[in-house]
Amino acid sequence: MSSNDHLCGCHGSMQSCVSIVPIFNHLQPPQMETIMKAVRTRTFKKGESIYRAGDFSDTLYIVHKGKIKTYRLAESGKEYLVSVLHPGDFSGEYALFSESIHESYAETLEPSEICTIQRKDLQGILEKYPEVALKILGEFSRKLEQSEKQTAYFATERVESRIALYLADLQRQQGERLVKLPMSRKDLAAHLGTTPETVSRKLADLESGGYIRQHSPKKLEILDLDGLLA
Amino acid sequence: MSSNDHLCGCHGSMQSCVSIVPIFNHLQPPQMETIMKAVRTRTFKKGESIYRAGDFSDTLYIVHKGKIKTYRLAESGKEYLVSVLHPGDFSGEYALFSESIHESYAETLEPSEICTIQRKDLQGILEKYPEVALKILGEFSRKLEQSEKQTAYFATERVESRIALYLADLQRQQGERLVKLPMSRKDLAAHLGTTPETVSRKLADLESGGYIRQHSPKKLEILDLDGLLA
DNA sequence: TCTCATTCTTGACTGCCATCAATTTCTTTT
DNA sequence: AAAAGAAATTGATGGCAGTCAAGAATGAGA
Repeated sequence: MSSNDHLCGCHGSMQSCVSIVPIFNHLQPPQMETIMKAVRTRTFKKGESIYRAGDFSDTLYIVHKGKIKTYRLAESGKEYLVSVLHPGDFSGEYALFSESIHESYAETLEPSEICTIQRKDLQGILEKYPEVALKILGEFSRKLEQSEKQTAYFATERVESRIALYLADLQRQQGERLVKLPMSRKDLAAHLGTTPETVSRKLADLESGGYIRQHSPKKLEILDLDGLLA
Repeated sequence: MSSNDHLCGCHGSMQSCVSIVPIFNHLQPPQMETIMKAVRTRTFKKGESIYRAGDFSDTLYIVHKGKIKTYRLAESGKEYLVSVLHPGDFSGEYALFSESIHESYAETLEPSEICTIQRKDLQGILEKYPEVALKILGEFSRKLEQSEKQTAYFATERVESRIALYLADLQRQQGERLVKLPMSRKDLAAHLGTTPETVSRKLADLESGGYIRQHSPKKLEILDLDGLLA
């Protein structure tokens, strides 16, 4: 644990995480102030671990700067990459209301700043500001829908379709023909339930089919979105 | 829609759904009374549709009696069975806080009674009783964890392991060596992302390996739980 | 800019599981 | 209880994708 803990004294020039998170950013400034008091900021180097499976879980983690990935490990050692979190995204949610042991791992993909709120502080916040609970409910239901859809893809689509659907989703998020993959082939494979080799091959197939163009391993151009999803 | 709508006047001999649902059953009787006023009960025959993908979604469905399945259909027509809901379980949650169009289907597996609450009524309840929101948050985080775990199984485990894990889970839920499968081979296959044929074969393999015993298609005996999960 | 480690791609082969088809077993109906 | 229909099993075959291995491309760091 070489990370750097300190109270967040960033009420001045520095922008607090609180104001960029969907679950808090609708609040009035004075309310935000209250929440900021419960927030601590930690900085991490690239590739550092934030939490691991088996760790006691009583903290909500909000990404302020950087990029973190959460993943699970099967007994076989095979990895499933759950998500890549960008600034404003949060994790650690489950344990806040029920279980208290992490089943997944979280580590930074880049140097990052993470804001944390302790469970007991969050519970106080929820009691004081019930509208935050409603925001979190909305966020949870979105994640649940997303997770269910992802599972459905695994159950019903073959690898090439899962890749195509992933690319289409990325395109939708980023809004440009030229999309930037936020992770390596290995991580992408771990997210889509396949192998780096197969990802390579299927991307090559999509390219020779005229659906995409690979400018570099992480820069892809979507040429035919409809064809991709057909 | 041949189902039978009526207001739930069941304050007497008949037990209301409200008192059996985890998200409400912690409330005091007078508060429950308030909620019951917003509840309607509908009865369905076996195999009847409750909602379909594309339907407008503004209702929470709580199973009172019977058994219902929720599923998604891929464009190919391939089905992913999301869940089988038993009395006390609920569905339709997503739309209550964000989206408003169903992406999945729900239909009864047996003659069933379903209690419904309209979105606007539920929102009133959440404002009046914030502790209900916290209950739902807990329920959501449990479902989210479960869904994530399920996805991880798809990504990292082969079919035989997924079946074994499913059986182990069933065993844990039912608490007896003799477990009752709540669905057909076809539905089980649709839940585990495989085919009825493969389910048959793998169950036969598990049986000849001495891990389980098949008394009838839906009655299985777990002989070696640890071996199953190894 | 050059170098080196890492990541990515391509090839050959294998195996798991889907598909199609034919019985057999179970369940439901009359 | 018998018969019809539905569900489950078993067999044969093929294809998708995983594994192992070698070579090419990328990009991070000096």
